[in-house]
Amino acid sequence: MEITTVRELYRQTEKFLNKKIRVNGWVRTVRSSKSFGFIELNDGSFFSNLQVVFDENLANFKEISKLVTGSAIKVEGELVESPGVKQPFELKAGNIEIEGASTPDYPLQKKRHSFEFLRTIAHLRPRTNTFSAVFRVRSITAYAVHKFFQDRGFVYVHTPVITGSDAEGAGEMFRVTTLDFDQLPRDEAGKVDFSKDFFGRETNLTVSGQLEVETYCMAFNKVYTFGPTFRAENSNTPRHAAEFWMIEPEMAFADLQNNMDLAEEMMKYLIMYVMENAPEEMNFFNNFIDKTLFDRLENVVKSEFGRITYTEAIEILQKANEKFEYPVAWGHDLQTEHERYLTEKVFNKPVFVTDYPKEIKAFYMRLNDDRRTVAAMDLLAPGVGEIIGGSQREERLDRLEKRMEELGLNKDDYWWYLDIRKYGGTRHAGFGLGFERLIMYLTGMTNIRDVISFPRTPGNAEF
RNA sequence: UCCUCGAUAGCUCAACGGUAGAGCAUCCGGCUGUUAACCGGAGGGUUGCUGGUUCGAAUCCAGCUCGGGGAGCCA
Repeated sequence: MEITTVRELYRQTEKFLNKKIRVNGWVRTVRSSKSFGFIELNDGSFFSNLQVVFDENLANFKEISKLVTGSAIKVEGELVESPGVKQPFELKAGNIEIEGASTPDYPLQKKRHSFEFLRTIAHLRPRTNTFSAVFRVRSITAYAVHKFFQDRGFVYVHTPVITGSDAEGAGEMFRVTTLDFDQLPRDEAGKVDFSKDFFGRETNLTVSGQLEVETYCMAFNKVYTFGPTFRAENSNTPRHAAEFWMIEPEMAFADLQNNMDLAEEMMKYLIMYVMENAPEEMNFFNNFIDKTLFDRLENVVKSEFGRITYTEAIEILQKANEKFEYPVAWGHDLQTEHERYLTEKVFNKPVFVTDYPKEIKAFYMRLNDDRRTVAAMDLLAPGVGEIIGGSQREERLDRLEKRMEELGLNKDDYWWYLDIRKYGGTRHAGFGLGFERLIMYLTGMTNIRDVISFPRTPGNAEF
């Protein structure tokens, strides 16, 4: 007999009702009496459990009624309407086989656990309601990201995880090496001789695929990356991880406005896709994780994102009747408290802040006509802060070289990046979306460590 | 990295200088429709680690480790 999934039972109940079926899954809890009992079974295919009813007619009734949480079983029986109010149907077991027993020290209870504790058992937490919901939403969202871009003609580019460009400027990097630390090769000056290293040069884990993907942008016009990214920053916050996933679209013949249009369309698409394709999980988040979730997401889908320039943002903040810990002044970067005020108090929806002073942004961002600002954009979202950072890129070779000189960057290191401007360079723009921050925003989860399967943070690489 | 709060049974917490406790979980028993099942009983602890103060430390002090909240860096 074929194995039926719990998802099929819930989605196409009529097809299975009053029929004999087989289901495989894991025991979430057992409630047993003298001559009968109930098992909450989760088979991984669906958020909700299947209630299995069993009685003394089972040859192994005693054994089954003593099953502990976490055990894996195979059940054969008839799907019948349930007299209970909490489930529409249940499986009346004719036979239950123990596939893999569990033990009494199984750490997960039916009671609620703290997220802090569950992080210490990251190998078991996907068996809980919350993490089952988080990681199914994560999977569905990843698919939606691809679908969004592929449907619009974007080409998916795999940029390297190991990079030789050591100055991408997006943060501290993890070094990749095969050198023997106990016997490092040295040059005449006594410095480590990386020409003896595996790649014959210094290499690191990527902090961004942007520079590389720009080259493919000049071939395919519309491209995107979606892959792991590494930052060796000693950041200890609920929004930072040393290893995370980033989505970076890049469009040729596009300016900052096109860039924001794409970002806004994408955010709305992803929300709608997840609401439609993970309704049980999203309901759970709205009921148990963040009661304002649906209101917030609906608000995002329905409203037009705010769009203001950095200069306007400074004016708003200076006029605000709010005591800020950090002073507001043109030329200084916006502090978290400023960003929160803008997106949570002034706009109460996502807002793009554009055209920042060139001094506080990356070298590759396009200089505006005012010569003091660049065509940058940050998307600030209530609750999670900066979720997208992007810009129109400097396509004018002379301007780009001048900016690199001002910042003391070595042009030779970027020869291929500069070549792109030489050979048919066009206007182009793109952005980076932190995938985990997106998942946090979609689920209401407030710690990035709870939306990555095995989070890497300073001092933490268990599993 | 900085500021701040915390770490006690498997989990969530209490005890705040004088013999370490509860609920849940676990184990045993009971129960013919449960659903955070219910009822009765039992076991379970080098109080995060290292050192110090004290007649006596879970409690006071210092350092370290890990965690929460805030900040910086950013996505």
